[in-house]
Amino acid sequence: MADGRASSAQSGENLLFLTDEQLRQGIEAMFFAYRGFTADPDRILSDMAYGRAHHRAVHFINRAPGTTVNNLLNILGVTKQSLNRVLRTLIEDGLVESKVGKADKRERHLFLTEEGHALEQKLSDAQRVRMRMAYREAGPDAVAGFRRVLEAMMDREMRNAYGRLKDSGT
Amino acid sequence: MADGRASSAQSGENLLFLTDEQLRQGIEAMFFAYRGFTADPDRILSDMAYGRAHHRAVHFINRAPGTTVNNLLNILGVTKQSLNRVLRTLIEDGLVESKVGKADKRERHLFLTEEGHALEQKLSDAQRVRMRMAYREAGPDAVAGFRRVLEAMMDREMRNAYGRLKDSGT
DNA sequence: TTGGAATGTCAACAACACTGACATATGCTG
DNA sequence: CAGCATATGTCAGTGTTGTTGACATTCCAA
Repeated sequence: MADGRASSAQSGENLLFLTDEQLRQGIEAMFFAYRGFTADPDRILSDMAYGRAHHRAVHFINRAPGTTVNNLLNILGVTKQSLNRVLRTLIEDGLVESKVGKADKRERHLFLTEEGHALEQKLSDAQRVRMRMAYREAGPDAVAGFRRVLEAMMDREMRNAYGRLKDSGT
Repeated sequence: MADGRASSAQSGENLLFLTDEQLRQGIEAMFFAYRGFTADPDRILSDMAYGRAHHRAVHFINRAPGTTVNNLLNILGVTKQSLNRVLRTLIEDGLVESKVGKADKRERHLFLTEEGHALEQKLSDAQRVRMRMAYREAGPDAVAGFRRVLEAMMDREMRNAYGRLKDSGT
């Protein structure tokens, strides 16, 4: 199983495809690529009092304005205490606004302020530059495959969340 | 630039391909997929005194037995203090062996013990299960594209490290 | 022999996650 | 209205992983 042969019975067409070696290369590619993926925003954030967690919060609030805390919690997959620490600083610093819900006053709806939008732009611009280069270098067919594999790699709930966001974006 | 149109001048063929919206979907796919990617090993590790950093160390020592601390440092992209804390516990617990170099006695060459191999197997088995399912679901062409985009997303040094590991694996 | 490289270690600190407990306000249901 | 559930916020404690900075040891090479 660890000697380079296929690690499970495969039909002939797959014997040369799903070897442990091929899978391990994919695993390592994910590891190295994710480092690159986060490197640029991380560099920007390290000059401020913010970190990757702030980036994620700002990204998804921008993506789904008016989202509730609970919804954000589900998307980010962290505890409310962890998210709250991040949201508190963002609200204190005037990047995020929290509005009491109209229908249900227990809920808080989150919005980016102008300043919050500015940060989001700065971070996502940096991340898009790399993404655009990678997409252009690899070509449209590769991008389609890239997306298909990533989707298949997600947990079910994350795939659902991803689908909802994808559909909401025009 | 944030209104959904392509964010940089593109030739016609790319106007429908590299919109900010498409790029953002790719960014979110990476985020959600990476969560799935690490979920299974993380679950296993949380039952021990180990974390993701231990997994990474064990993975690359297994991949390149006899690697030096410095080499591992470059691959993992962390400080020696951070790596050392992880290596120390792995050595203390008898999962990793550190051998003084023959040619250069300053160097330490790292190897997995039997117990270390057992943990590596357990972790990478879990990770491969998900990878294999994703690969199978997406198909060979998608996988090729997946790998091409990921490679294009890496920093140069990481792409080099990745290439060396890839070539070393038969 | 001296300088520098490789390694290891100590201390302090920060970011980010977790659990557990508790408070507050609100909504819903009987 | 009473009681329970939900949504949010907060406090305290803890763990993992990363960082800087400082310093010691060992050893190679000029």
